[in-house]
Parts: sequence; C-alpha cells; structure tokens
Amino acid sequence: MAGQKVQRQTGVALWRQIADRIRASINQGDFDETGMVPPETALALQFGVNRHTVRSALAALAQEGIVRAVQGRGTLIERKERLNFPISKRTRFSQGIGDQAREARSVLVAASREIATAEVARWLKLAPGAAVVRLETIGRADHRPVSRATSWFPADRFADIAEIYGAIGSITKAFRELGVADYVRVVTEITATHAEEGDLADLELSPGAIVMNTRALNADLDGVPVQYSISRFAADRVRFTIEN
Amino acid sequence: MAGQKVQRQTGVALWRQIADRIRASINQGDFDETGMVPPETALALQFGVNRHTVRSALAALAQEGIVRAVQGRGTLIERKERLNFPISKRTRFSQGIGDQAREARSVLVAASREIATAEVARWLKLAPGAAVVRLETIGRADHRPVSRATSWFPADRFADIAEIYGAIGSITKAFRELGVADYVRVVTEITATHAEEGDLADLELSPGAIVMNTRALNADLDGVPVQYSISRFAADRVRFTIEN
DNA sequence: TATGGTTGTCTATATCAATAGACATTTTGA
DNA sequence: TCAAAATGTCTATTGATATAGACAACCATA
Repeated sequence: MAGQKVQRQTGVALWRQIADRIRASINQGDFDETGMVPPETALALQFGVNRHTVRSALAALAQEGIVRAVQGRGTLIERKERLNFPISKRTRFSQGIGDQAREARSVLVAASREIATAEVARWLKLAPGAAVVRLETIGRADHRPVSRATSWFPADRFADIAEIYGAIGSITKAFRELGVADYVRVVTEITATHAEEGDLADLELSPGAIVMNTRALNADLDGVPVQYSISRFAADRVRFTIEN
Repeated sequence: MAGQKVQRQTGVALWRQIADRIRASINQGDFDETGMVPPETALALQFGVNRHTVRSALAALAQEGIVRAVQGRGTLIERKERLNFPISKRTRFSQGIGDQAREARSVLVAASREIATAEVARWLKLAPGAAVVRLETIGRADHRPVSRATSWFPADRFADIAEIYGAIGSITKAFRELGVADYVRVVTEITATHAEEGDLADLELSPGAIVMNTRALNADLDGVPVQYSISRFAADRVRFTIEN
C-alpha cells in the first residue's frame, strides 16, 4: 500500500495526517478484500508512529462513521466512496447523483430578495443595482450533507422561484414552471480551501477539512444568464468529472 | 472582512488555521488598499487568540514568501494570486498560463518504460501487459512549482517521447514530432486531498496543505488515447475553469 | 525630536499531542 | 479449551501549542 513515514512538527497533528491517509486508502479500495483496516500495530509500524497515535486517527475515522472498531476482531470499514459529479453543459445536482446514492435531494434553508452585488451583477449581466433572488441550499445524499450552495437569480424573471423551489425541490422543474424550458452550464470554476467555520456545521465537517468551491453560471438557450451559484462541497465525499 | 473566531482542539494547530484564513483573505484582495496585513494586535482581537498565535501564523506565511514583516511598520503583502487553468477540449499546460505568469515551463524529472498497470491500460485502452512510457514532470510558473504530473503514453507509438520532450520541453510539440498533429482532452476528473509526503518537497508545500488531483485523458483526432495523466496541483496557487 | 503605533524578544504557565510500557478484554480458530 | 491476535484502558514522560504579561527596537509623522 501507500508510502511510509509521516511528518513531524508542523501545525497539523500526526493523528490527523494519518487519519487522512487511511481515509484515502479506504476510498481508493486498498482494503476491499478484507473489508477491514490493518491491525493497529501494523499501521503503527507502517507509519512509523506509536500505536496510540494510530488509535487517535482511527477514533477520528470512527467519529466520521467511516470505520467501526470491534474488540478482539479488528476495525471494520463501514462506509466508503466519493460521489461523482459530472460537469458538462447539462450539469444538474440531483440528476448525476441519483444512480450513486439511494437518497439524494437538495433542501432550501434560506431565501431572500436583495440588490445584486457588483460581482453577482457582473456574472448575471445585470445593471448595477438590479434586484436578485438569493437561495441557500444544502445538497444531501444518503443522509449525509454533500454541498452547500448560494444561488442568485434575476428577480425580474424569477421573483417566485423560492416558493416554487421550496414546494417542488428541483431547480430544473422550478425553471420550467417559470418559462425556462431548458438551460445549460456556461462556465464552472473550481478551487479548494480549508473549511470555514460556517460550513463546518452544515457539511458536518471537522475543522481542517477540505472544501471544494465552485462558481457556476447557468444560462437559458438564448444565452441569457439565469443562475449564478457559489457552492462548497465536502472534498472527501465528491469527485468532479469533466467530459469533453 | 471575514468571520471571527477559530476552532479549538482538533488536530490542526490554531496558528495554522489562522494562517490559512489570512492567506485566503490576501488572495481574495481584502487588503489591497493598504498592501499590508492588519496589525498583529488587531488580528489577535479579530480571531480571538493571543498575539503570539497570530505571530506564528504570520511567520508561516512569511516562510511561504507571501508576507514580509517590517519592524515598526507592519506586515507587507509580498505575493498573491492564483493561476487559472482553463479546462476544455484544448487544455494544455503552458498555453493557458503564459499570459498570467512571467515565466512558465514544465520540466522532466524522470522517465521510464514499463508495463501498463490495469488502471493505465484501461484508460489508454491498451491490452493487458502492453508497454507504456511514463514521464514525471513538474510544472512551474514564476519560479514556484505549481503541479507535479505523472503521464503515461502507449510505448508502441511514442517510444521516444521522453527524449523529444526533454529536448523541446513541450508535450504538444513532442506529439507533433511523433505524428500526432493535434489532440483533445477527453475527460478530466478532479479531487482534493491533503498533500502526501512525496509532494511536499516537489511542490514546496508545508504538511497539511491541500493538493488538487486531476486524472486526465488526451486522445488524437481519431479518438485513440495518446496520454493518460495524474497531476497534483498546489491548491492555494491554482483555480480551474471549465468553459462549456 | 518626541510620540504613538508596530514588530521583535523574553519569561512563565497550562494544555494538547506523541511516545512508551503494561495489562485487561474480546474474538477467532486450532 | 487454550492460545494467538486484536482492540480497550491505564500511568508516566516529553515536547509542541497557546496564553499571558512585560518591555525593547524600530518606523512614520506631527
């Protein structure tokens, strides 16, 4: 399996670095044959650390629900996987996820009407000071939060989108209700940062976790911007795929 | 500016969390007016920590070359920015970077001929056991490493690609030399993880830093795979953009 | 040339992270 | 049923993190 040795002295606790590497190995399928993590003593030897340090790492993974330790038996792998998000002209949240998770949905947590900031106006190609509708949503799959998104819509065309979306639970269907038969993804930007405090609770992350941030613009078939979104994804639960 | 308060007790040192947030603020342009970071005492108050903790964070940023402290004056911002990588059918490393950095190049650090693993064979659509050429490259911009890539090429068509690439320094030109007039990006996968030990030195990262990993497949105009690559990017130096 | 604002350095203390060793408890299989 | 292998728990020690306070050194400017 992976490489040995871990860093010493640097602001990130050893047990956390080891937890990250074990999690990566699990997601990579390194332990699929047995369905179990190697014994603590073996991991301690492999990473060149004390067994107690490995135990701290495994305790963190157990806290995340990824493994479950059974005394006398070993540490079982409970959950694994990264959801795949295809990004293309036809990117939609629930669509690509449906076949990967038993339960996938996006819930509305807040909505408001406001004046577009300079940034939002620029992306949506609106005049400065134009009104927009803002929606805050959380995407979930299999009872775990996956993403937290803030979306802006031009208020003149989509004044009631919050109510409709809240009732239907689908942006695509809400658009159709409001006269947008179809729409396409114009551009997607992706960055990665450490999670900020506000995302920790919503995405059920522990501090120091990674989030992948996307800025996305959707437009109708005439090329008129209809939705600008900033989303934060729990990095250890997702993978993006761009098909050209 | 950003939100207050920082987490306590979690395997990630406070000073590191604060360093990450200050770095993010700098990249976001929060301090562009003055060109300086707020005074240590102000930051300590803002984050709710001791001034010494802020000093540790700033020392880390100084180590990265992002800020420079001047006694009696303040802490100046030295460098800032994220390189943008457009991902499209015509994705090439140096092309999109040229206009953003004064100096951009990709250097060969290792090359070998080997038998394709199951994974590589699958991506390149080769028969099991087929020979491939592997190249290890490091992409740099403005004297800082940005990415570390491992690429595989079918050995039957591209046996000499290592020599040619080493001499020319461009994959695109090496392909042309070997009869591939043009090629396109077929698929790109993106994930984010913490940096592994092997990447720390090559990418000049500190432990706990984030890397963005891409798996990419390039094919010639007949759709035949010509290159499969796994790349790691220093997440705080890059942004990916997908234009549809 | 003073003065206020800022970074640099030092001492002291409490808590967390990591190592080390020993032994108990539970499961599996010979 | 016994022994090996695995996780669970406890004590002790060391070094890194973080807080607290005080003061020195330096810069800009009124």
